[in-house]
Amino acid sequence: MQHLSNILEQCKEAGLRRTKALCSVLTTLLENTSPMTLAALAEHPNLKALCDRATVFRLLQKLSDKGIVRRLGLHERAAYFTLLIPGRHQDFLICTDCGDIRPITAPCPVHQLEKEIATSTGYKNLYHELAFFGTCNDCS
Amino acid sequence: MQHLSNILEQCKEAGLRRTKALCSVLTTLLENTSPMTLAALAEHPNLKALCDRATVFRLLQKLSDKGIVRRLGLHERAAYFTLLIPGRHQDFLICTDCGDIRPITAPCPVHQLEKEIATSTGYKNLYHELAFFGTCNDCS
DNA sequence: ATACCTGCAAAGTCTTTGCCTTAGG
DNA sequence: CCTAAGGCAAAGACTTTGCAGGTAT
Repeated sequence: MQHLSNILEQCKEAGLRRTKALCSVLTTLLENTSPMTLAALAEHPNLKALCDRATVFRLLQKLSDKGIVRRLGLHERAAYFTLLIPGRHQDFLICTDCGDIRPITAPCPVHQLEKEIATSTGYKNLYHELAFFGTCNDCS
Repeated sequence: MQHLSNILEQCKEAGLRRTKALCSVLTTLLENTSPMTLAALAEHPNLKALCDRATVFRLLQKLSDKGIVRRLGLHERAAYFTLLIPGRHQDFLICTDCGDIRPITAPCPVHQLEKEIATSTGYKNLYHELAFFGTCNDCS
């Protein structure tokens, strides 16, 4: 968990208090390389007995506002959340049948385009969300 | 409306009956180059008085199953729908403040990667969803 | 004629908020 | 102390479904 203290530091700078719930949310997100839903987080053994789902929700909201986690759409009804860590994969391969989500290890080819869009459109704080969908081997 | 008859033909082959609601849903999607939510479709003048939201919902469901429209996540709570027309843009630039969605005209740089993923993972029927997020000029 | 389509209304799923209590700094 | 955080419960937002009656083929 080399990163936890760094992230807690970020949180502190962002004005968040160091509560048990915050620490547990962060460690749980850190343990899971795939993004998690609010429900998955709230029901995780780390958090289940520790705090209410509303608390997790409000934490995720603040963490998103501060740029510490990112909220993803990923084509499902529920939102997914993942830590914004430099070097962590941001693109995903998703099975349209079983819903399995796995990060993609290949280098992402859209950063160049992202820069071009930033300059040509004037949009600020650009980032992207890229997901591939298909039927995985188990499902086909 | 050069495409409408083609799409209706596709629908016929897929076993859908040619109802007023179906025709209006298709023409409305054809008129809008940006994806639309279920709510936006159901409340569009073309459809508002013509049929119920549940009907639009069920049509979109069938059309998605048949591969005639695609359901998109796009980071919002509501799902977005767009016609699957060869040559139509599939990537988007979205303002995180006002929610404006615009198709991107630049050639998409991920098709090559998509093929590589298909061969290296064995996933079938691969497609992707790519969206850029940022703050548009009006909002910044 | 018959299988599919529709409207209406109700139920489901996931998110969001209000209010009052608890606790971090 | 003072203000942010948390628990509980209720309200919202959007989607999905059951059923009875209508309609395309």
